[in-house]
Amino acid sequence: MKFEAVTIKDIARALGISTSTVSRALRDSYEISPETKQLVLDCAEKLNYRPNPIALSLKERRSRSIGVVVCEIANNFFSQVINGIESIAYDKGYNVIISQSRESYDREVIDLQYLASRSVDGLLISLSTETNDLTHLKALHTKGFPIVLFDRITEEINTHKVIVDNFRGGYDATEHLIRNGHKRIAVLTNSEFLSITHERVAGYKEALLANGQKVNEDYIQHCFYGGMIFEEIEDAVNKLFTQRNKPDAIFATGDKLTTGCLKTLKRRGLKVPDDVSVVGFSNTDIAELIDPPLTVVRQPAFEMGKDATELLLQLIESKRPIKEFEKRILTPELQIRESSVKKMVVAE
Amino acid sequence: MKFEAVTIKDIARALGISTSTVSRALRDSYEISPETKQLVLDCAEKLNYRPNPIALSLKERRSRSIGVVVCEIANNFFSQVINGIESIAYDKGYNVIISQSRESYDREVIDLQYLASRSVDGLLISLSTETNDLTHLKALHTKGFPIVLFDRITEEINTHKVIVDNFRGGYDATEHLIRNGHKRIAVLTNSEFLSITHERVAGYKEALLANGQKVNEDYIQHCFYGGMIFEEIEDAVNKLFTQRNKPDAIFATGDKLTTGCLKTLKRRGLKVPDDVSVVGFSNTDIAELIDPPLTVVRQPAFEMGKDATELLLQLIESKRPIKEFEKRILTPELQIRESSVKKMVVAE
DNA sequence: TTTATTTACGCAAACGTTCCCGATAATGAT
DNA sequence: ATCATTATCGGGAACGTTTGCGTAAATAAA
Repeated sequence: MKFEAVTIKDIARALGISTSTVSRALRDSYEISPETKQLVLDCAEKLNYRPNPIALSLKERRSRSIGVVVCEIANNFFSQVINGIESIAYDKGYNVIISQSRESYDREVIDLQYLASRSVDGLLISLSTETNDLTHLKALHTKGFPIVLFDRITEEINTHKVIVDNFRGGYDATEHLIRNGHKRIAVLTNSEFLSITHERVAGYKEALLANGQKVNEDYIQHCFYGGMIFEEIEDAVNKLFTQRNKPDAIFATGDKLTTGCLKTLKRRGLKVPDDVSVVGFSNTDIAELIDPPLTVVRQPAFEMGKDATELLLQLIESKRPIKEFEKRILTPELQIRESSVKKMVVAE
Repeated sequence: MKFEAVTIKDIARALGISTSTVSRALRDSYEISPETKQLVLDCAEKLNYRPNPIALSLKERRSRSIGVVVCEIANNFFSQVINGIESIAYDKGYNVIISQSRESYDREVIDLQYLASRSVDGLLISLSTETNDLTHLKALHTKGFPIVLFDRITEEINTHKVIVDNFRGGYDATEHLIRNGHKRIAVLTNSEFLSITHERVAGYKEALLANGQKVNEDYIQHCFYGGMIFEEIEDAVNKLFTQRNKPDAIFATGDKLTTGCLKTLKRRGLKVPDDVSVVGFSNTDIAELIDPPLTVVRQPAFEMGKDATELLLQLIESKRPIKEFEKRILTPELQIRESSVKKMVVAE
């Protein structure tokens, strides 16, 4: 099934004039007489003419579209980021093409290549949890391809970046747990390749040390697949609770990690917060509906998407190469609910 | 910032041969000698040649991309549908462009026009809750533009459709509530424009009648904006509970409606299921974590995305116009948890 | 009236590809 | 040695659009 579109030629033929005249008339060029313009406009309207963006892209060597690579969209944080991205892109007439890496390095490479070959004008990317080697990104970047990193970034690439103050998020979450009397705080986190892992865990460690607690490496559990595989989280949580000194609190540094952790605890029959407290990095909008209402570090996801897109479009539309890059650091918010506050402590 | 790509011309120039030879060599044409082919292939590899899909699109008058319009992606059901869509599209080399109507008719019209003008080869759409007038879709459809409707469909357009057995979903949910002793079951649903509203409410009504209960129109609350505005849900729920005969159960027919309903009940201090039971249409993956664990009608969302995409690609790639259309009806699953089962009833 | 300027339009190239149609040279058949 | 056939390649049009350049007619300036 093909579906024939009206072209500028059809208008030209119908009016017995040249295509260049039609083109200029449609673009409201000063070289075209008002009468001809009106004629063309009327005819275009009548034939329901729509400019062919593909032809335009070919001509202008730009597609007016940007690519987005995230691990998955079925994730509150990322879908909110995407909303932010779209809000800006939409206004500026850019199209957004979303790709999911599913936390796989291989898929990320393929996605990137696909997007670049689809002639997107720029790229917004949050790295997959598997990603360690960055040659695929560097290759594009050194060619002058506009890229903005967000959320899971890397310092190996010198470009605009938008992140949240992950250190602070980790610090605040941990300090909050400490203040509520927890002495054995574990952390459930992503692969060690990820910037967010380092930063959040660093905040966690610093909060421990600043409050006179020791860092126990056995309390730090990494999930290589970042929670894409439930069993991985389950194993990690189980490992925490088969130790001699079981944790009295868990700080989960990601959306999937948090929900996966809660599920595992529930299945093990552990009560939150009585047996173990939980604080999670999460942008779920039903934190208050969870049993118990979940204390979360919430990220300004929409804002992050907006900022990243603004920076990217700035990169794309700049005439001369940009050499000075910006790193925007947004502030996360600790939303305290019951999952991190033991009943007795509440009554202090 | 522009970024210069290697073209077929560059290869031709480097090798001192014509572009047609290069093109044919790359396509492994029989007319090209093995030596030349190897030369071209090596050169393409060396220069890191990537075919320009835009040029190809212009030539072949197809973009190898499909458009998807949903109300929003930050919704478990739709993000799962999209995963299904991508799984098929990816395999077949199609690109997926996602647009969000945000339940707005105006945005849906704009999105549609945008996608069509972006030269997508076909369209997958689930109608917005505001959509009543279908001229925008019909216009495209009568032009021969391949469209597949899913989830929120309309009978006004004769094409492939993929839905869930919404009647059955509504029936099963309601019957389950009745079996658990509920006598005053209310339903919180979307706008009356939506097919899913009719079907689910019809199932609800039928279950009532089949079990000797009367349909009370005061128990049927429509949310015009489908839950995009929390206050709307809040109002609807409040309206239910300011009646003389307060409901003892609520059946919410959508994801947002369900969570919004739960939030409102919680804020009103109503206990689920003791004060009121709840069953929701939802694809959330944390139904078990909600307080209380939520009974849901779960839809095979991934499957729906896959099926719809298969049908669309079939439409797109068919040589001759298709006149016989299919309507696939998938089966929803009632997952029973505690939110719909009163404690006493449990002990039966 | 002649020349210079403006107005209003058309021609054709270009963007990167594919592919139809030749064209040349080498091979085979006679 | 002549003709038909094959193998291998190039020229150029086409997809839909924009745009630099050219040019005819109309107007203004001399």
